[in-house]
Order: sequence, then C-alpha cells, then structure tokens
Amino acid sequence: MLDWLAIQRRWMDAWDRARIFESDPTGERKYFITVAYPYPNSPQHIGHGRTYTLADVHARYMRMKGYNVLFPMGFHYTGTPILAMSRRIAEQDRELIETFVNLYGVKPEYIEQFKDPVNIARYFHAEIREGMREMGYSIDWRREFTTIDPLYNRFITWQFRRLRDKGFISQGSHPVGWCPRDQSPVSQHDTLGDVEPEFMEYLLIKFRLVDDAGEEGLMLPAATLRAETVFGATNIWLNPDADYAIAMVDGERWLISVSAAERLSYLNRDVRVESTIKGRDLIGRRVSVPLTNRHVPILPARFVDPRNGTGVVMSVPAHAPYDYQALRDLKHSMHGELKKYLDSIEPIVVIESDYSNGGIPAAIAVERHGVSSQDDPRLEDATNELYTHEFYRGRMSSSSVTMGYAGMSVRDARERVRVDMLGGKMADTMLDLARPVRCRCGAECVVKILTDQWFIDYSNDRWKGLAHSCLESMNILPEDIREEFRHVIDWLRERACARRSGLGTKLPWDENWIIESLSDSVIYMAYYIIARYARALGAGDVGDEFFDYVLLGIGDAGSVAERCRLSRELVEQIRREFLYYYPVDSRHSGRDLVPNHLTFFIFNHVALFPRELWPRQIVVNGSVLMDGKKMSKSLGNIVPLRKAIREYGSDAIRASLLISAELLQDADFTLDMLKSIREKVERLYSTCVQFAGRSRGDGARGDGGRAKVEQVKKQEQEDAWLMSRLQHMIQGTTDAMDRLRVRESLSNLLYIMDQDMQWYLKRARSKGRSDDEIAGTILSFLDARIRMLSPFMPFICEEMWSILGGKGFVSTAEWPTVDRSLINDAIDEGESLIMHVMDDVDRIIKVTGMKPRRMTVYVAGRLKWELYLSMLRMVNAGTTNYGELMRMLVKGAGSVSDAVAGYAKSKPELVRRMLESILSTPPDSRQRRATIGVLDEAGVLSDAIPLLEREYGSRMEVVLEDGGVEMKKVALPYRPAIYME
RNA sequence: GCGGGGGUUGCCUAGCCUGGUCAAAGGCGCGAGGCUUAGAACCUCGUCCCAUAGGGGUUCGUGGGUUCAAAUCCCACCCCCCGCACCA
Repeated sequence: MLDWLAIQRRWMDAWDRARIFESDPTGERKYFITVAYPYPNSPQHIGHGRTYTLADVHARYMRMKGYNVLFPMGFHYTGTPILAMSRRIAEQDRELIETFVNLYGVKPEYIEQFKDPVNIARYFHAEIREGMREMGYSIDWRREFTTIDPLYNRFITWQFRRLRDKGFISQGSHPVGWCPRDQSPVSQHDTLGDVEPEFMEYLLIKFRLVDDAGEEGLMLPAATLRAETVFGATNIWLNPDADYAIAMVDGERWLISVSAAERLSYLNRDVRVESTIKGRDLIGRRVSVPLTNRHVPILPARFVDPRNGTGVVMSVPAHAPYDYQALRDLKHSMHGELKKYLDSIEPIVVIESDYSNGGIPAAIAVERHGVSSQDDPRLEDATNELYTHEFYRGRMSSSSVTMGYAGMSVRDARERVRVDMLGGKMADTMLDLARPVRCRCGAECVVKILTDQWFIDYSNDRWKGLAHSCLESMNILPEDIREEFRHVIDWLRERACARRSGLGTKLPWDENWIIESLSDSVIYMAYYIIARYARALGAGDVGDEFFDYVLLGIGDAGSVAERCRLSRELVEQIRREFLYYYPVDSRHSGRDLVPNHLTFFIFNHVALFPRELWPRQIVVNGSVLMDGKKMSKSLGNIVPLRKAIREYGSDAIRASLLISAELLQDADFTLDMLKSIREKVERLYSTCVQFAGRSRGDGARGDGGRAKVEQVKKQEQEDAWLMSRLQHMIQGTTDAMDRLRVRESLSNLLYIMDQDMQWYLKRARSKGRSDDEIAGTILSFLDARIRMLSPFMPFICEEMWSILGGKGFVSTAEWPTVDRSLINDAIDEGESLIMHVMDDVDRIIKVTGMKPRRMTVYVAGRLKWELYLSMLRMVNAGTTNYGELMRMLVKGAGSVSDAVAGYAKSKPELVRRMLESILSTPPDSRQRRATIGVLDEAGVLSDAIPLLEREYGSRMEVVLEDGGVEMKKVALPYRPAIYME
C-alpha cells in the first residue's frame, strides 16, 4: 500500500523549491491558460475540481510539448453574497454559523472576525489556495491577486472609462425584484425557495365612481391581463375585509389597496395617501365602465387579493370563472339591498369560441371542473383552460357590445384595446410580480424601478458583429457549444453593470455605484501580467495612461513613467511581458458560464483590444455528479475537496474527475472508480520498482526508448510488437490530448496500455524469459507511459519517474514523440493473428465443451495467399462486387497470374468466402495488409507455440496447408483452420 | 414561449460529423476459472438470445424513407436535460 499523501507532500515541496511553474518571458513559444477564478465564499468541493484539473492537465501537457506555459490564478472578491453572509453573522444567524463550523470546518473563534466580509473572503481564499496547491495545479503563484486590490481597482476603472469612451455604457431605468427591508435587489439566490422573481405588466382600467355620494373624480383602477374583456364587465370586485387607500397617484385620485399604494411608489409613481377605508364601505356604489360608459355596481369578493395588482378587480362573469363563481356565491348570501343589483346582472358574452356555442363560457368551464365555490382550487384549472382556449381560438363577438373590435381575434383585440385605452387615458399600467416572492430575510418582495441604472450596452450591433467575428476565429472545445455562443451574442441586451452594495470597484464617474461582479471579471486575464509587479507599481500614481500604454501601446513609455512616477524600464518591461503572453491561448470554465461570463469575455476583449490580442480558445466542461446524483446540500453529498484529498490523495481524485466523461458530459465521481484507478496505478508502481535498475549498462534511463531502439530490434517478436504498439498509443494519445479528449487519453494510458503490457508479459513469460531479458523493452514502455500519465497524476508519476532514474522532473520532461522506425505493420498483424487464433480456440472450446489434448493449426498456402492479395488489391481499388471481381480474376486482370486465375475459376466458393473476409476487415487494415504482402503465418504462430501450449495445456502443431492437406474448414490468409482432438 | 443539447447492449459512457471495421470500444457491476491455508487484491475468460467446431438470430427512443449496406444520412413523432440575466 502506497503512502500517497507522503508522495504528494514530497513532490509539492520539490516543485516549490525548484519553482518550475513560474513563467517568465523567454525565447520559447508561450501558452497562456486561464480558468475562471473562484469566488471565496465557501471551501471548494470535488465539483469545483474538475475545471481546474482540466486546465492544469492542459497546462502540463503544453509545458511538456515545449511551450512556455503561464497558468496563473486570482480570487474574485467582488459581489454581494459575501457581504450578505457577514451581515447574517453579525446578526448571529445560527444556521449560517453552524454551516461554517460544522460543514466548512471553520474554527469557532474565527466566526467573530467574519462580521467583516473581507475576512470571510480572505479565509476561504487561503483555504482554496491550499487546496489548489495540494491538487498539484501548476500555477505561477507570483501573479496571484484579489479583485479588491487597489491596483486592480485602478485597472477596472480604466476598463470602464474606456468602455464609456467607446459609447458602450448607457444609463436608464430598469425594473428589478426588490426587498423593501434589505433595500436591495433580489434574484433567485436571494429568495426563499430560490424562486426567480418574474414580472408581469397589468393594464389598469380606470372605472370612475359615478354616484352622488361625493368623491368626485375617484378612479377605481382594475388590474387585468385581459383588456379585451372590458366589454363584458358587469361589476367591480373589492375585498370587503381589505384596507383600501384613497390616494393621489400622479395627480389623479385613485382607490387602490393599501398594499398597491406602496407597490406603486416603488415603481416611481407619485403616491400620496389621503385616507384609508375598508372595502366593505364601498359595496353597492356604482362606477362607469370606460369605452361603453355603462354603470355597474361594486360588489364584495373574498378571492380578491389586496397584495396583488391594485386590489380592484373588474368582473367579467361570462369569461372569468372566478367572477362567475363569485356571483353565484353571492346570490346565496346576499343582503336585501344588494339583491336589486344581483338580479340585474347577466353575464355578457364578448368572445366567441367553442365555449360560447352552448351559452356562457365561464359557466361551461366551471361545470366541467366541478367547481363548488370561489375558494375551490379547481377554479385555477378552469381559468387556465378557458383563458388559453380563448386566447388562441377566440374571436371578438360580432354583436354591438364589442364596438369597433368585433370580429377581431382575441390576440389582436387585446393589444388594440390596450393601446386605445392607454391613448385615451382610460387606463394605466403597472408592473407587478407574477407570483409572490419572499426574500431570504422573510420580507415580501416588490418590483422596483431603479432609475439611473448603469448598463453595458451589449445590444450594440456593431459590437455584436465584432464579437461574432472573434468567436468564428476562435477554437471552441468542444465544438458543439459554438452554436450556443452564437445565440448568446445575438441575444444579449443591456446588462446592468453596477449595484448599490457589495465588495468591488467603485464606478469611476459615480461613486455611489459598485461595479458588478460579472462586469469586473471580463478582461482580468491581462491583469495577471501586471499583478506580478503590483508591489513595484504601488497603486498611488498608476493612472489610465499606464494601462493605455501597457495594454494598448498608446502613448510612450517615457512620459507614462514620468506621470506615474515609475521607472521607464519597468513600464517597458511590463509592456513587453504583456505582448509576450497576450492573447489568452485557452480559457477554461464550466458550461454554466457560457451565457454570461464567457460571452462577456469575448465582448469586452473585442471592445478594448486590437484583433491580434483577441482570445484564441475557449474550453467548456460539464459538471460533476456524485454517484450519479447531482451534488446538493439537501442530499448531503457535497464532498469538500481538501477532505477528499486527505482521504484519497490528489492523483486519484484528478484521474477520477476526468476519466468518466468527455468535456461536455457530466462526469460521474464514484469511489469505486477512484479505488480502481488507485489500485491500477499501484500495480504500475510496483512494476516500476520491479524493473528499476535492471536495464543493463545503457545509461539511457529517463531518456525514452530511443537509446534502446537497436537493442529492441534484435529481440523477440513480442518486443518489436510492444514497441510498435507504443508508437500507436503515443500517436493516439497525443491526438486525443490536442483536442482535450482527456477521457480517451486516460483510457489509453490506464487501460489499453495496461492490456498491451499484460499481453507482452504473457508472451515473454511463456518463453521463459527473465526480468533482465525483458527489462529493456518494459522500461522503454514505462518511460513513455509515465510521461504521458504525468499531466493527469503528477505526484505519483514524479515518484515513478525518479524510481526509474529519470532526469529532473517528469513535469518538465518532454512529451513522447512517435518513432516511425518502430512501427512494424507485419508484427502488428502477426500478433493480432495470434490473438485471433486464441479467440477462435476459446470459442470452439466453449461451444464443444471439449478439452483438447492436441491442436493442429493449418495456415494458408502460397496460392491462396496470391489469390488473397490479388483480391485485396482489387477491393482496395474499389471493386467490391463478387461477380465483377470474379470476372477480373478469371481473365487475369492486373497482375493476376495464370495460376491464380485458374485457381479462382476452380474454387468460386473460396473466392466468395475470401471476399467476405476482406470486406469485414477495416479499410485501413486492408491497406496495411496489401503493403505487407505475404505474412509468414507459420513463423508467427510457431513463435507463439509455447504460449498456446501453456494456455490450453495441449500439444500444438502448426502446419502449412498445401494441396495435399485440406480440412473440412478451409484455411484462409489471416484465418487459419484449427483442428482439435 | 425562445434557444441549446441529448435518448446506445445491467449501469455509466464511446461511436454518429467522414454509412460497411458494429453484437457495437472502455469502465463499473455481476458470474466462472486461476492464484491463495482462507479471504481481499490481482490475472484470464464470460456477461442480448440460440448453438457439442470457430456459426446463426434479434438489437442502438418510436415509426417511416434513402442505400447493395444505417447506431451512423433524411423526414415525422415521443421523451429527457440545461440556459433565459443583473447572480457568482
């Protein structure tokens, strides 16, 4: 059992001491990789590890390919959640404190300090950084920064001034979900039950109070989404128990619920409440219906919710099941003085559809759902059904009640009525929440219109054009996600880019605003180059001209240096370094950032930087499942990363995260898989120990297989085979890595190469070869395998590398390259022939159940081979039809000899079977076989006699089939006949 | 509603772009054998159905179509997942 943690610690320290991951400009080609920096409001869990591990594997691979790789990391303090947490701590929120102490392992004595949000950020920042180091991420830590560093603030204010100069910043009003208690916007994350606050816009139809009891000019604005039904209004509903206000709203006297008065004021309406009154006090009064000018009564209804809309509802009993039912209820319980009204109320049908043929649509819907009272939940279903039906199928009734709107579709009429009434001041509008939403603090949320809100104007067409152009020039991995990017670019509109609270950078021209977190994280990759010089730069005098020069080359170093009180050399050095590393070669993140951050990243780069500094590649990965299930607090299956590292070691976690799925798929993390990987690698480790030092007198250890080429070539068939296989593996794995197909790469390295080695050992052992005799081949194989595995499992690979005597670190060793001279097609085909024969033998044994004492393998003779190769050439040239092929053979087309022609003619059945066999051979294999020519099957199989005899415990003989020897099953090339007894 | 991505053999996941190598790779799980005092681990084999000679049959969401040939191409349908904003 290996001590994975000790190995991990050893190499972590060794890398640190040797500073191998620090990158500075050199003459070599650079490769600049960045990952979305973390938000330090909690410790990392396994799921976070995937993106970072993927980026690290990529960084390590490119480093081994000879690039000067820069892989830096920063920490994103910007935002409101940390602030909210610190507030909850200050309020002694038990639940949060328990989460910190029990789940996140924060020592209780630290909690006090968490009243300051920055301390929370710093705490988890340190925690996450340690986790990253333990995971072996090859990060250049000298460039670390946070987004509240003064120099970073300078950088962001520069970004915003430049965006504003270019006209990409706008200002306007903007509705948001709002918590009146917290005085701040709420989004899904801030609400109880994580409800997304959705808005809807009501039309407020103004009914004028018309009777003679004073209150002249009092309007009752009924909130509705169905303006076209106003013609069917028979009365107004008020909730008799609710509090209503008589208020001046923008100079007009309205009757609305007290709640509505408040909500209107958040919508920036001028609301002055004059008095309040109960709903019941107005029952029986009369109002005038706009457009039709009919007079209708005010009646009581319990279903009216004063917290929704205005608390005033227009009643359309013909088309609204609620209204219809409320009227029915009322008839049972009415008082004497209301009776006269009720008797006069008849539903007025104004929409014609399937529902109107039999009478009153609402009545039909109510019957159909078996509704019993206005409190019946089935009313909701009846309403939805009728509304939907009438909206799509209904037409305005042709009777005179619908006035000029007769015959229109409901869809059109609704819009026309709305426009006409708004134009005639008969109506108003009001934004409201579609469903009630509660803030985490418990308060009921409202819609608030923020005025003077600042936006980044992503709707700008010219800008979109540039973003598209950048996207098309970029490499997107996986390619499948490109289409989504295209749509996001088209869809983006203005985005609010500043908030009133939170950590971050103040908006330079209006310091009441903090730049929002998805807007201050779009070009920070450039800042990694500057962050390294943060101490030398200070923050005091670094102004826009510094960033103009360093990032855009505007101005000259001398005057910039002077104005910022810096040395000219420093300014020039930073500019050079920026030009060396920029643009970003690869940006990694989870796929959840595609519709926001990653697209903003593109937008902001094309806005600010010249084309040659636009990003080159984006890599997107899916998320991580735990035993097939989504990680969530409620399932309790969130595994903190550092805890997992302590238990299983980083290498195994890294490999487990990447082996279960290719990029875009969700990766399934399971302990079974992790253990299986760990055991597999422990075996690899013992193989290293077993063969280390056995390689005789070559001093070539750690120098790949090249020095042993000559030695290997003289050795046995299996040696040549393993070396040939190795070249294919190097080729395949390199191709996979270039496309970041990490699953395929790992599968090659962990499983396929393992199988190859097992086969090799079996072959060699059957011949009685000793460890010393096979060490040369094994060590060459191990050398390449460990190099290629090292980006995935760097710690254990360093350990194995050093055991095998490798020079330096495997982390900085060269990625193996294919040695074409070692690829041997005939040997490849020969070995697979042996495997084939064994497969066939297994099958025969399985079917017959016999235990052979003697086996004879007949291989095809010369004439069959000639025929086979002639046919192979024809097939490769495109002739796959039997008849045609036969004709060509018989007439001796191409280089077909007379002997072969005659043979083919006499054995049509053989030709047919051979063709079948050729057609079921992979095309590239057909090519290879044609190149190889006659394979010495007898020689190849004889070489494997020891193996076969041992495997089956029987005597074995290989016979070349001639005219004399023929079995009932005929031998074909690559398909020997087997006889057992 | 709008947009994106999917449905593969017990499970997870390749393959689909560039038809034939596909009864379909790999892993996990399960079963048998080897090794072992025993177990674990490891190694080998098996894991859709049938078959006493390496064979045959039926499969890749459903239904059609194109083709000598379709998991792969085309059409229709059913089902599932994800995003839709001021939030990191």
